[in-house]
Amino acid sequence: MVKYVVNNASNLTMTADQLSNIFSALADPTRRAILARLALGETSVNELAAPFEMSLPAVTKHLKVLQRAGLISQSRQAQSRPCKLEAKPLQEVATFLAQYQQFWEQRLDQLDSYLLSLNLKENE
Amino acid sequence: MVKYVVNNASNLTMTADQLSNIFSALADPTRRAILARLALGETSVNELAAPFEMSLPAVTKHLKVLQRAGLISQSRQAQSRPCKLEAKPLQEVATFLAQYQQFWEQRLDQLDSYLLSLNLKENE
DNA sequence: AACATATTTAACCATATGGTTAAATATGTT
DNA sequence: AACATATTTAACCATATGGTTAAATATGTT
Repeated sequence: MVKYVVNNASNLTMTADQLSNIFSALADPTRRAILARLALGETSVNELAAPFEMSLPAVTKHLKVLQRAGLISQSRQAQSRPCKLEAKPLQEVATFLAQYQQFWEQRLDQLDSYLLSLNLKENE
Repeated sequence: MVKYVVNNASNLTMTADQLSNIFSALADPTRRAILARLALGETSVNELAAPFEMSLPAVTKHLKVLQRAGLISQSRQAQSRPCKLEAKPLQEVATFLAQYQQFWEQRLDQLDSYLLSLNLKENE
């Protein structure tokens, strides 16, 4: 009987694998909105927080989650800590998706040929 | 001051938006392993559970999460409830990623031209 | 009907997550 | 030095998540 080793972290405070961190980070709408803002360009925590009806510490926590996933980085500019979107984790998601791309493209193809067959019948 | 409405669910038991459900479902390595197995074809809960060192009810719960995200569907075949991978949510992830694809492709391009410039210098 | 097989549900538990307010820290300005 | 601005940390809280074991349910076989 084969057992998959699903997570190789050996210590008890299990550090989730990177892909899990990335997907967890993306699983929150506030964080996705923050990323969408950052796609427009680097900006401060205050400006990132402004649109949301939550406290600044809550936003800081979201940024920590995004940082743990490698999705953003922060620098220093006077008192401000501007945040920047980082591309690499998104590429990892793309790589993950690629495993399945064939699968769902195939299914689309099946749909295509089904629609095509309907079409052919119509024109008979 | 603009406030984003990040989640439009009005009742207190907030039903997270679909994209959040999908990313949450993908954020667990056991569930990603289950999806990987299902990419090979439909199979029973027992067979899905076999490789993991956890109880069957734990696997059932993971399947529930995958189902809530629309990533799998279950049918009935005698006592068995075979699971099948569903493509649509993965397409939604792809759509989400597409928003950023330009961003990270651009960054790769920048790396490319940097490497190219190094190359040119080398050949001077 | 009784038993077997496949799966789910219920009740429970420990830890993670996403929020809060109050206080602390880092940097810049007067 | 004192104050202002930007952000983070600490302590706390309610709910979600991912696991457990025991019992229930659905279907098939004898």
